Amino acid sequence: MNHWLFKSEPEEFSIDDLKRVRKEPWTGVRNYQARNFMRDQMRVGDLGFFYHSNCPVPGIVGILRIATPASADRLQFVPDSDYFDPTSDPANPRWACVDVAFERKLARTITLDELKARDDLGDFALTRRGNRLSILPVTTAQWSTILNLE
DNA sequence: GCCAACGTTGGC
DNA sequence: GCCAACGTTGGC
Repeated sequence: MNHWLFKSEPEEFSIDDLKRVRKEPWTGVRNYQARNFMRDQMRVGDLGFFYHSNCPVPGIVGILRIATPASADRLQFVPDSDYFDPTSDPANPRWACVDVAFERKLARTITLDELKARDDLGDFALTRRGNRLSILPVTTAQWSTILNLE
């Protein structure tokens, strides 16, 4: 099984939002590397951390599960959407997304500060300098180390 | 193919 | 709100 980390701004879509709707297409990814993770590497049943970014206390707040294989992100064809891409061809859509399902909230937020302070996570994509990816891979070792902090 | 300009991300 | 870092765009 592969593990992932999904960033979301809680003012846009929080772990509580996912808990309420149970399942949600992860639309709006407009970065090729992040898209490729969803399209090429994610498998139904993979687990991911739900990370709150751009907020007072950035950190990991919950766990989600990949619920569907990637399919076309419908928002790329919605002219009124912030994520509209007029250059995407409906016959060959550029952007894809998986559906994610709520798994559980963590008992507490594992903060970015805490993660940065650790020296046992190895090369962790989240704390790499200048990292801006909204979806990133987490190794099995990192996954269990982080979960043990809960 | 280079690279400057620009837009976005996201911590602070 | 600032700004460092980085991806993308487009002129050449």
